[in-house]
Amino acid sequence: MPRQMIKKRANVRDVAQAAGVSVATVSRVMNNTAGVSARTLARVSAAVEALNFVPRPAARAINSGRTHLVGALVPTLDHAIFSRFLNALETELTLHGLSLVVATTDNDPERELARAQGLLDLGAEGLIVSGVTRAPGFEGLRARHGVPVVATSTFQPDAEVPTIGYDNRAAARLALDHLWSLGHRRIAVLSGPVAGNDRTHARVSALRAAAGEGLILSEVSLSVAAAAEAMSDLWAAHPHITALLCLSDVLAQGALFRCQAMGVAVPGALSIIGIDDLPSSASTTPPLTSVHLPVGRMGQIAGQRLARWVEQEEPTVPEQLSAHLIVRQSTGPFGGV
Amino acid sequence: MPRQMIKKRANVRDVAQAAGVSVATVSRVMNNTAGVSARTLARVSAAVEALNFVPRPAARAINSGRTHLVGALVPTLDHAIFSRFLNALETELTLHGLSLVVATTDNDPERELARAQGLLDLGAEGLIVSGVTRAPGFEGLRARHGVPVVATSTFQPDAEVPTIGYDNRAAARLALDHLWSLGHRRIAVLSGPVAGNDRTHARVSALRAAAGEGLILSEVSLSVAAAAEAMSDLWAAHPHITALLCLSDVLAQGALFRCQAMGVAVPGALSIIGIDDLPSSASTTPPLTSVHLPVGRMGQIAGQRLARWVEQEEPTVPEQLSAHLIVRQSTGPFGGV
DNA sequence: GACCGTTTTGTAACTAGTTTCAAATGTCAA
DNA sequence: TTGACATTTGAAACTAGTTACAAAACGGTC
Repeated sequence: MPRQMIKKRANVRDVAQAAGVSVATVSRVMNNTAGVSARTLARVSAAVEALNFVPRPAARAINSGRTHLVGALVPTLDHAIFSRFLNALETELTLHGLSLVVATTDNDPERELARAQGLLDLGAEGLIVSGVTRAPGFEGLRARHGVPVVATSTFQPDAEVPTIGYDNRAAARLALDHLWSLGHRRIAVLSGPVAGNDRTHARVSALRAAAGEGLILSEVSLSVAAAAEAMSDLWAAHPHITALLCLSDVLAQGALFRCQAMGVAVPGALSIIGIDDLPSSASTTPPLTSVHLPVGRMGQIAGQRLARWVEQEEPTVPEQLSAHLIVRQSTGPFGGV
Repeated sequence: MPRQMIKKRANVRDVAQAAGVSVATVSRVMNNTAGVSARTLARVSAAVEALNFVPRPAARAINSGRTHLVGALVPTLDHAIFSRFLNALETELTLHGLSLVVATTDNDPERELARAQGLLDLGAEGLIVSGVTRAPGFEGLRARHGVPVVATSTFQPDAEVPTIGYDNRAAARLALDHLWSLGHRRIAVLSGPVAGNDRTHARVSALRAAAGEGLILSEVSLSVAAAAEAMSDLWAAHPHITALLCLSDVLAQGALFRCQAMGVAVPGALSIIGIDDLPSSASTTPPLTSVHLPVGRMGQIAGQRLARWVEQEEPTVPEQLSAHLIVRQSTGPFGGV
């Protein structure tokens, strides 16, 4: 059995030998460097073809020191808000010749740390994380590898890493102020899990600070079904509320669906407002009033900035994206129209 | 300025020199190979710490020949069905020590080919694709790199690559048969874009084959808003229809929302059925009847199989996952209850 | 044909790890 | 104290590319 059959894969030296040239010439051809004669080019190309030669990226990376990989650590992929963000991020990174490796953290800082370790061991040249709460040891890991990290979904200029996002406290306040301006005073709040999620925590604490202890706060898992159940419980326990503020559109939709089922008029008997502004929120009946979070733009900017940081080695600065209120028909004045 | 300040990063030889040992010993310590004395281990560890040494993954990959990367080519991340799939896939791959690189194709085979090229240039050890329609040149690229490819979202045992998924024709038939069994005969179909998407095409052609030319078919972009608009047009143009079959739950939700807004009773005046069974479909009012597609399980199995293929080099076989009907309240007998 | 400059090409030294095999060292019993 | 054996360690070869520099080869003039 000839050696070619035993040998797994051809390398530059095999090709060089087959083409009767030096390895340097093969390398030149593979990188289409100028200064290779047409004759040699043809001969090398033929050998490449014949031996089915494909350069190993690892061997290239060892010289260039580049892997062209960046890692994104997100709580989950199974939520419209993160998939929209990642879609924009991936599109932007591709423009800069970078590829996206995703890892999910389930909002667990320890798991995030482990996955970050994995991404760096794999050669990620930069990381994108959600929020600013890290497990102890994260910064040490980051420093050891000397990679840039950009945090998203929040804007905190004083944070250890540059943040690109919106002010979650302000977003929650926008929603609350809207309800207040309509005359609502007995407001319930529906929140996703706060544990391990500083964005949700910021929203809740902003509301606490503004509305005081009278706040009716209900924490449920981040799903339409859980929100629907919570809506039933809430309506039974607090029949006097006139508005519901949901910290995520997923929750707002769940609450709205249940109101439809229970025959609770929205916004006649209950105004509902969400945060996120998912695409589907514009089409529900009634369409949901929501605080728009520019996650697509956030993904784009984060990708752009991280790419520049990785490429030019110039650190980026925090950037605030503004959340804004989108008034639709799920909220109305206190007392009904 | 001492050399350490100029030199970017320490390597094994630097560490070996600092610890007064050979590079082989440093390598042993880094891979915690047995047979290193406690004294040497301590000295090397100290040097690693002092020089802030982190082994370059590329240099390791060059020896092992492994990158531990697999690529997934999906139409978009911005759709609940793909994010659920990828979430499960990522979780499963992590269990096998593999990382997931994602690339989006926008249902464009040429773009898919380009992105596949990028993933392989980057060192992906395997690919996961959606459907079985490839650009010409894909198989050549695959063969040149000699990587395993698994196709998902469809089951076609005769396809060039092993498929792990469900029968899209059968899924569409399940929905149609359900409507038929309820007595519906004047049925409209709402479909997402067919171009470049063989799964949607399979569903449409199954319905065409079963229902003949009388089929009222409307093709819209895959969004809740587009489906809502289409619902209005459809109701105006074909007031005699008694059921609407949507090829995706996203579309079914859009149609349902518009029916609520128009005061069309569901299922009293119009039965609506979807395909996908998104989590939120169980909570709408009324809850949506849908054909459940096991995309989470699909991601898990695809990850498992691809991991085994990459690791043990034993090809995998196609696997059919069954789609099944979930009857909820959005469909009812012809003529109303 | 010698000279000069440009274009090609090759040699060998890099990049940064792992691994093999032989040598050195250590431990214990006779 | 020596031999037998196990445990550690190191030199050098290996993985697979890129690249600096030197050397040919080539083209055109004098």
